[in-house]
Amino acid sequence: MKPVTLKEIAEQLNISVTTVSKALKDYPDVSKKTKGLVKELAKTLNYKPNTFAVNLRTKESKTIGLIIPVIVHHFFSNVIKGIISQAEKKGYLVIILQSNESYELEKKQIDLLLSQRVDGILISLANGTADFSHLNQIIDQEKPLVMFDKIAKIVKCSKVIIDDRKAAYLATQHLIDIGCKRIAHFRGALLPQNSIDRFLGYKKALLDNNLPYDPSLVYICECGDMSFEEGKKNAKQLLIEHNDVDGIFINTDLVAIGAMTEFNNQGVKIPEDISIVGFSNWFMSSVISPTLTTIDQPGFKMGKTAFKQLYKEIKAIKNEKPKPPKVITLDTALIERESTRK
Amino acid sequence: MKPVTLKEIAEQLNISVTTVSKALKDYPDVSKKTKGLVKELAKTLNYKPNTFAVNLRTKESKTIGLIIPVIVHHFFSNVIKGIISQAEKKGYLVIILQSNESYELEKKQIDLLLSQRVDGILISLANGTADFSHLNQIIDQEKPLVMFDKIAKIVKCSKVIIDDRKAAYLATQHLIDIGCKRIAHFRGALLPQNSIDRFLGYKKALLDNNLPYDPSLVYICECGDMSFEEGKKNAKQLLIEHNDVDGIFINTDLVAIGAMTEFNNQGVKIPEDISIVGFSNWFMSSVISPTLTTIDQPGFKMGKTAFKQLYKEIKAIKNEKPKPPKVITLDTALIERESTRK
DNA sequence: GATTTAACCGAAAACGTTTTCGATTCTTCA
DNA sequence: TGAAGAATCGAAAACGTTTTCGGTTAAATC
Repeated sequence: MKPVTLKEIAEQLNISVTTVSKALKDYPDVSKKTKGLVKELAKTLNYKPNTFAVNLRTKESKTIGLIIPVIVHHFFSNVIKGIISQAEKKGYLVIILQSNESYELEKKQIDLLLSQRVDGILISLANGTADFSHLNQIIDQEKPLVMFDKIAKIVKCSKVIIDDRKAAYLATQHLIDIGCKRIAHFRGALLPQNSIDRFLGYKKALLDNNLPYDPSLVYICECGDMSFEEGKKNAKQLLIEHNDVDGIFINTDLVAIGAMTEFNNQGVKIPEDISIVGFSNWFMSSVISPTLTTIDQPGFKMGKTAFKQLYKEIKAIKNEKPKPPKVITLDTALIERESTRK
Repeated sequence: MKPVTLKEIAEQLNISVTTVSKALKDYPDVSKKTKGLVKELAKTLNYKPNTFAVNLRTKESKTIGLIIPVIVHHFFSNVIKGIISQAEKKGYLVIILQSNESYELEKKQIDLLLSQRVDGILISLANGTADFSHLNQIIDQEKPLVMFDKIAKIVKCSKVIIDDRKAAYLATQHLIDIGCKRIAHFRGALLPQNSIDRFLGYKKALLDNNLPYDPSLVYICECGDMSFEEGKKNAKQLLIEHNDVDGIFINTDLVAIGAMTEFNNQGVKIPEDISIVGFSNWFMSSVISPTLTTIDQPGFKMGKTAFKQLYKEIKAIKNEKPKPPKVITLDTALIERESTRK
């Protein structure tokens, strides 16, 4: 059961491989008649071009790489869905790798993708990534690179993000608007830009409203696989250390849900005793009790947009007209639910 | 910035391409000295073998294809995670496609993967798949194929599943054990084997316990993107048509959660008025209120196992010792939670 | 010193495709 | 009728690697 090649079609029709190739690709210098014959035979023999050979010849694989910190994650799996849906439209395949929030793995995986010679790379950084030489390596090879969500400002490539700072400001302002006076923040890991920005948005909202910023009210969580547990842990800690807190802005919904679970267990009423705003709008947030106020983060759209940008850059480089990096900011919105409904 | 090739290394060292290639792959007929020189230069030049050429020569791509009905789905994203974690260990990359529960798309995607010449294919069938010629096409080409979760019994390939019938029996028996007398079932779509098996398990449990089987108590949902809504809709319908039902076994957690939401809205108490058992053990089920009794379905393990099996078959075919198909059944367990705690 | 053996290296073919460029045939028109 | 032009085709090189097999040199053996 050897796969059919151009050669076999050529031999059966007593013409050259060249002509067969050209006929199948509708070159103008092949007669209608031969084109017909070739295409017919190709169909009956179920000819499929050998991608390996095509890739070698054309130097492109119509494949892109995607590195993502975690897969089992409402936001990220929506991003994946957005990416592959868009990629499919353009005839691209997507190789997915999970960095597990590890810088070392991320580095290895980029090496892997580069040696695999994908046409471009999409990445959302691991929490642990502080050094960016592995990313610059991609750019040095003139391979398109687009970062999304968890980005590094310093790297010179296109980015698709939301305005985390503004969104966090909005979330915090909402807590203030409903009357919270002492607002805590469960922030993400220290390095990622988005958790920094969300923290800054929180802080700025406090100060703009003449509320004191108290660093001891800021709790850190890594937001890895253990997000839920971290939320519980931080909530427990908060109740011990600061029983006067009446609102919390939490870096991500899963952590918020962990915290809510702990509060429920301890009989702390939401939103009466403590109001909570999460981040990301996980589906779960709309079905738990009380439902969780949160910031909508458009994962599917972000994936789509990121691929579109990558695609443009792939085309641009192919035509030897590389484009300057572009930063695309998507809209977000506050979703008000029961956890802040006093 | 052309990528480095064997030829360039060869020229710089004044040796042949052959020797360079062999040196890098530690052939015994290359002297230690030249091996040293070659490897060193390869490293300083940052040589990466051109995968396109290697693939063409070796006829394998170290890449597998994965077709899955939906990505944004707790169970399936766990499967994906399992697959790529295991694939990475063996040096394989995974191309992921989403069939969107569409037979047509599934067919196209298989064509795509075959023409991409992946080394093997993993698939969980779409709800709409009733014809299997596209799957047999894979087998005819002697490409390893492993199905998981949503399988077709008739196709002669390896499968990784759980014992859906037994698990459903267990779930239903549990409802009976806690005293339910009139138990409804929200089943999945008509075609997929697993929803058939779960239905059969439900039915058998009823009959074994001398409870009448009433077809009007079986509601269908497609379990696609709208699972949650379908759960709500079916719950609403059930309340209208059968207000004597005191237990429901529901095909999947997301549908169950939709139903619970509807019951909550209508003031129907769970588990007092109606006890509910779901299926799959989505994370969500442990944080909603009341927490949902369900069947644990080991997605991560299923992914790992499916890849392992595929890998074995890839190796076997390579050594021209193809193995007969194997059906692997993974364990499940009933997770008792509040939705059945009377 | 001659012969065998081992150690080391390289030429060349092959994988299947794409594309350039030259060759051939067929039209067309003066 | 002859030449120019159009239409059609194919030879060959190229992409970068792997592997077979034969060749050369050096070491070992008698």
